[in-house]
Amino acid sequence: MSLRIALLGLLSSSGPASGYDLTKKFEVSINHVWQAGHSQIYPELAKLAADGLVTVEAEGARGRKTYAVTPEGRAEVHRWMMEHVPAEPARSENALQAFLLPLLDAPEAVAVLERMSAVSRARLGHLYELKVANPPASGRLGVHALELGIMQTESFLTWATTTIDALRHDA
Amino acid sequence: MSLRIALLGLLSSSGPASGYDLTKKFEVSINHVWQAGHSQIYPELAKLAADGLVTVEAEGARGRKTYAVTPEGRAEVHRWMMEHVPAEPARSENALQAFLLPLLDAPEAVAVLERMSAVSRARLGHLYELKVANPPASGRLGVHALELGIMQTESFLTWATTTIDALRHDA
DNA sequence: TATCCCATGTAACACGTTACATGATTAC
DNA sequence: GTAATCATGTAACGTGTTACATGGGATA
Repeated sequence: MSLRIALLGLLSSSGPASGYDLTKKFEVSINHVWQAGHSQIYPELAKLAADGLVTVEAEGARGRKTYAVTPEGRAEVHRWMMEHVPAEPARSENALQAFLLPLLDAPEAVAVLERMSAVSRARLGHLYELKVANPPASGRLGVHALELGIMQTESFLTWATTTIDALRHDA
Repeated sequence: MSLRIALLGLLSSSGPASGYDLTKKFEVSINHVWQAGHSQIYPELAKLAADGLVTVEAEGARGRKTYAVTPEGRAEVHRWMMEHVPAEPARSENALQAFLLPLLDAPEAVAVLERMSAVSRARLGHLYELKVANPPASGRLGVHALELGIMQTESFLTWATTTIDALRHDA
């Protein structure tokens, strides 16, 4: 369900695009929010076309198909945004490792937390790059999600640091 | 993969339990970190037994089977904790709505953000209850994950509030 | 004896990942 | 001509969700 919304959303904001284009756009923008590879995107576009939410606007060289959102497609995104209450993720490997941390002894737990911190700092760096590349012009899809991602990653880092300190004091 | 680890982790910490017990434990403790229903848990326990990571310690009334972790099972959790680098979630309906927020006009966006806030406040309340019920005794599985969940939810709320304010000023 | 909780399972379907497979066009 | 990139798809497999199905034991 959400993949269709993501595709319709991108098409709504950026205008017509091919499956190939959308795959690339996923990689560079929406990726930190919703991942999908071409093997998921192509069949989903076909279904969206069958359901009348997008149309094949043009067929170009190399079998390239350019898709455009229909009014029904726009309505579908709008409805989802206004009515759908997001299911909270509640399935995070990071959180699972956090949960099971007490199974380790203190030095091991610290090592795990430090690895997590390193990964998070890298992620944070990546998000800052995105922010610099896509300056926060309002109206641009993704600005708010980027801020959210940065805040969440920072708060994860704070948690990791705090927990490392606590474990060091215990030991 | 992660479901096995979650099951092995619970069995490691709490001692032998049945599929039914584990299903209940998921609901009240690990649930905010990794969800699973009985229809996933029963087959997974069978596989774990087939792989020698747990054993059927006893068979009681009503076909009840009590599972216990084997040393191999403990080793498996330990290895996963030390070696497995968690894949970041990168698939969150909340974040997707955040991403697509610019498709809405300001009052609509504020309404969406307020709904998100309400859900988050409820979640936060639930997590606080868990914290009170399970006082932070070190060594107890889940203490750290609970702190993490609370911090993440709080930072989500901060983001929502900040974004609402920004949208109100724009409008 | 009826209802609730214990207790376990299977089946159908949706979603996601990885790998396989193919071919056209462009740039060197 | 050959390598990189454009461009699209399918298949196999693993994981997750919902619904279906069954029955024993305790309690009112």
